[in-house]
Amino acid sequence: MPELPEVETIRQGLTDTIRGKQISGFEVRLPKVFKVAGPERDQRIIGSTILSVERRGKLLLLRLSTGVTLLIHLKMTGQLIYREGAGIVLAGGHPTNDMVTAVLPRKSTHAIFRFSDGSELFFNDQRTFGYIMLVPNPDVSEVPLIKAFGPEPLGRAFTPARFGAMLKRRPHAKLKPLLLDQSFIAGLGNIYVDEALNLAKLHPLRLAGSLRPAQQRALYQAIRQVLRTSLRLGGTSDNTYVTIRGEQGDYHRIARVYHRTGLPCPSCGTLIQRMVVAGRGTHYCPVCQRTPRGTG
DNA sequence: TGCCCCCTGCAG
DNA sequence: CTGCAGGGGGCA
Repeated sequence: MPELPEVETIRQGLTDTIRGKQISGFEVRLPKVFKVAGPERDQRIIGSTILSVERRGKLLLLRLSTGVTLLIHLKMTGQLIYREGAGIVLAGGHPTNDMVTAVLPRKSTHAIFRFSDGSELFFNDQRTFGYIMLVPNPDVSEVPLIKAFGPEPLGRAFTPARFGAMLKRRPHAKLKPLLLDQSFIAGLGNIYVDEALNLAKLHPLRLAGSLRPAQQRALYQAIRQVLRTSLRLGGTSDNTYVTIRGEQGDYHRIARVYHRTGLPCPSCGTLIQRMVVAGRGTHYCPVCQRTPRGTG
């Protein structure tokens, strides 16, 4: 579930709370969620300090002082919840946070980091698709998983010209599956692809090579706009996503098409339709987003 | 490029 | 009860 805006919101929260802290304990309650890449035997987690919390696509990167890096992928239902200390409710604490943190660890808590100051970080995941992976490299750009990622859509290197060139290289790809492909652009998922395509008035099945220059630019702008808007609102909490303090994001309140089947398109009022593309529920306006394939 | 799959929980 | 869910790796 978490896509770029949600993961970035979590990254910022982690930077504010655990950067610089020393890990005094690391507990894995469901072994399969913890993966070790390569022959690294010494895990070098306990006793290390968190140097930085970074993000690449939907992947979180925790650089540790011992030279290793922890990669955390939340997949569909993963959460990271921070708590100052067991049983401690801070004066002025957020009610939602208090409710969420009071019941930790819970059934879906599969790993726990404990810090030397008494604070804790809980990794929860209902569907257990998410993982924490230890990689020995301090430089993660060589990790195959990350090396395969396309550009960051909010990064400086992602320009309209580059996007145009990228589309030109995949002329026969349908827009929806193409934008979901992390090796094309890193960080988009089902929500923001649907939102961006509606904003750009492009059909999900439209072929990438058929876009006129103005439409390429519109799609570029739409991708950046929906991501920035969602980031400003703290992400989408349609389902299990919450911030590290247990707070909801607000983007779903202003979503254009996502999970709005049968409701009016914000541009023209036509009722939003749902279809399945690339095995994913796909929401679109049949009027704004006409012409599946043509040069339209 | 399109399935199948990893899982659990929840809506219908 | 069945079907469906926002990710994405592996397979033909």
